[in-house]
Amino acid sequence: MLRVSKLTDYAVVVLTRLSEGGVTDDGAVQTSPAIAGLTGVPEPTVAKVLKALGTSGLVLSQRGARGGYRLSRPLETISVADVIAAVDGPIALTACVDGGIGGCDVHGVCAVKGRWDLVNDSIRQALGAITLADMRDAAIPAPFRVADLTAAE
Amino acid sequence: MLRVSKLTDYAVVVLTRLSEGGVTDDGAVQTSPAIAGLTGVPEPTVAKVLKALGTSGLVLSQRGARGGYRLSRPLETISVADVIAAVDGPIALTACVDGGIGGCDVHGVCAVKGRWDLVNDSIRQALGAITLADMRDAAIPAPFRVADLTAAE
DNA sequence: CACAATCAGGACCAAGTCGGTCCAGTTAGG
DNA sequence: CCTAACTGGACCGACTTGGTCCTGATTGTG
Repeated sequence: MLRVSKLTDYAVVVLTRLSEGGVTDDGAVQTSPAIAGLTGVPEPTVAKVLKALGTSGLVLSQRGARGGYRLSRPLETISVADVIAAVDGPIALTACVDGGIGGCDVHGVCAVKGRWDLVNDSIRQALGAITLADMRDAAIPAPFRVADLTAAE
Repeated sequence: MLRVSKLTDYAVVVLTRLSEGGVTDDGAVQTSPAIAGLTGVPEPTVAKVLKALGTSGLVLSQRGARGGYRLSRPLETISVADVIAAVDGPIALTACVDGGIGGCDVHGVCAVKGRWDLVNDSIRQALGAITLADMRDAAIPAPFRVADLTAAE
C-alpha cells in the first residue's frame, strides 16, 4: 500500500501548527499540551512526535520551565522527505536497499539485489521536492498553485 | 519507512522470470512450481502472487493440465506502480485520501484533509515512470542506461 | 534555595496488518 | 476418466505500529 505511518501525518500537523504560532503568541516556543489541544492529537503522541522531530533537528527544544518547541527552519525549507525520515526512519521501499544489512532469505537466487535503488531514488526525489508549505497551501482553497508535480497520470 | 510489501518484491522477481522464458522454453506458459524452483521463492507464495497478478491482468493464465502463466505485456510496458497496485492495492500514503472513507479520528480539527494528495500524485508519477525493464537493467552491470530519473539529489 | 514545569529517553502493551500456508473447487488435456 | 494446474477463499502465526506511561534531567520562578 505504500503507506506512511500515522505518526508522519501527525508530524505534518504539528509542524504546521508550530509555524502558525498558536493562539497565544506570547513567546517563541509552544508546549506539547498546548499543541495537543490545538490539533486534537493526544498529548503523549504529540510529545512522541516532537521528540523524534527534535532528534532530527527539525524543531528546537527549550527545556525547563517556560520551555517548549519551535521550528528550526521555515516550512518552505522542510520537505516531506525530511519529515518521513525524522519520524519513520530512512526512506527505503524494501529490506534489501543500498547498504544491505544482508538479511536476504533468498540470497542465492535473489534477483532483485539493487533493483529497487532507482525506485528509491525516484521516490526520494519526489518527496524531497514537496515542502510542508506546499501541503499547507494545498489544503486551503487552491486551484492556483504552480502545478509542477500535480500533472500525474 | 514507506516500505512496499515483500509480496511486491516477489512479484517483480516473478514477472522478470516470466519474461525470460525459464530454463525449458518448450511452451509459452510457466507453472507456479517451476517459477518457484527458478526463483527460490516458496511455491504457495508464488501462487499467491501470480493470482493477484492475474486478477489485475498483468499476466494471463491458462487453466487445466499443461497450463500456466505468461506475461500479457512486455516488461517495458509494466510500471512499478502497476505491480504495486496489483499486489498491494491502490497507491495511497495515508488513510484519508482522495475518496476519503471518512474514518478520520480528528475529523473536527483534522488539518491534513487532502494535503497528501499532491504527494500521492507525485509518488504515482514517479512509480509510473519506472518499468520493470528499467529495474531489470539496473541489476546488471549498468552505468550505461538512459538515466532519466536517476538524476536525484 | 527549593519547587514546579517541561523536555528526554526509554520500556511497555495492545491491536492491526502482513507474510505465508493450506484446502476445496473448477478447468482442460492425455 | 483421470491427472495436472489454476481459482478463490479461509486461516493462523509473527512482526510492526500506534499509543501510553514512567523516571530522570534541566531551567525558570517564587
